[in-house]
Amino acid sequence: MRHPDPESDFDLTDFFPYQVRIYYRAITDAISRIYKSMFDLSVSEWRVMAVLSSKNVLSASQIVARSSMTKVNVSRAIKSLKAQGLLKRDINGDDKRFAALRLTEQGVEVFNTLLPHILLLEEQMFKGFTPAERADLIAMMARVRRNLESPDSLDK
Amino acid sequence: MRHPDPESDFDLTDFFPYQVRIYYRAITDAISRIYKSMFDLSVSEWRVMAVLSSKNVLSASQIVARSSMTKVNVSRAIKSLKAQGLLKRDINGDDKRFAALRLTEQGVEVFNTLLPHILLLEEQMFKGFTPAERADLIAMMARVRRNLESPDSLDK
DNA sequence: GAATATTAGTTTCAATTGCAACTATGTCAA
DNA sequence: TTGACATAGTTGCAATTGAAACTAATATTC
Repeated sequence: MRHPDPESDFDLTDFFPYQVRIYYRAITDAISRIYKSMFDLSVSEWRVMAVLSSKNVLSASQIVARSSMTKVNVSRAIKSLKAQGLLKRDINGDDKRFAALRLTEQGVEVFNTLLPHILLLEEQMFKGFTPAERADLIAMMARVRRNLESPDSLDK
Repeated sequence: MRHPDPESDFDLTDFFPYQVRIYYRAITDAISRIYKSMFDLSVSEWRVMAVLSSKNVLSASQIVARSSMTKVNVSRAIKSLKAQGLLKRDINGDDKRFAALRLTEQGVEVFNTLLPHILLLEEQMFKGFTPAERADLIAMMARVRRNLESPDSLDK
């Protein structure tokens, strides 16, 4: 007794946001397997390290702005990394509300150990892609995001 | 004092898996806003309903297989939907281990109320895309996934 | 047929995550 | 100068999530 409503022919696996979900999960699972297995780092911890790796000193807010994470998660990651000796926190002399955060030598070493593996995996994700195709994929993802962020698009 | 290691020029925001993350988050947040605000449904609940909408009766395992969720999350969503009167559970006569799950009339009504809104949003994500571009995006996401799922790609 | 293994699905336990509340510091207006 | 308000970041509480353990039913082996 199949429901006669044509909209009930909806198929979740053809539904774009669902497809994006499994795409994202596949990528995230592959990447996180690396830093989890090598150094038992969480996603948040990896991200904080990644942000700090290319900057000398940042405040927590600056990490928040650069990492697509909430201040809560950043704060927790900082706490954990500090406990692991991978990150150092000083007080900003100009304004005591701001932390001055940087990777320790050990933190830099961990990051530089992980990075080749992670960059290799990133390349393997694009096996069989031309540079143009790769750029197209990235550009199109950005376009979808812009459509979602522009108020016009959410008229109903 | 910038670290001299060229790999420390790593920029998280150019890192593909990170870009996928924010893309995924943007899409998921937009979609879940609909079913959350209209019917206070969780992602898992929506997915179970979506799977059941196009099938008459399924077991929990079949929902698991079609929804990219674990049996735990499916079980919890089923329990919750049942409590909300949106889903009915019977025992499968052939094998008592299997549930026979279906949407109630109310559940079908909720789904059919949500669906137009959700499909409209899906279309709006693709504003400005030609059909060919849309198909390309989906195909390329699938290719990345296949690269990750194929053992050859994960050589190191 | 009985013992054991496997399967379907639920529940428990622990970890993670997000919202709200909180503390410390700084800014601004009166 | 003082009090109200804002900001940076932390912590508490509750909800969510995932691994493991569990129960009930069925399949397999001897």
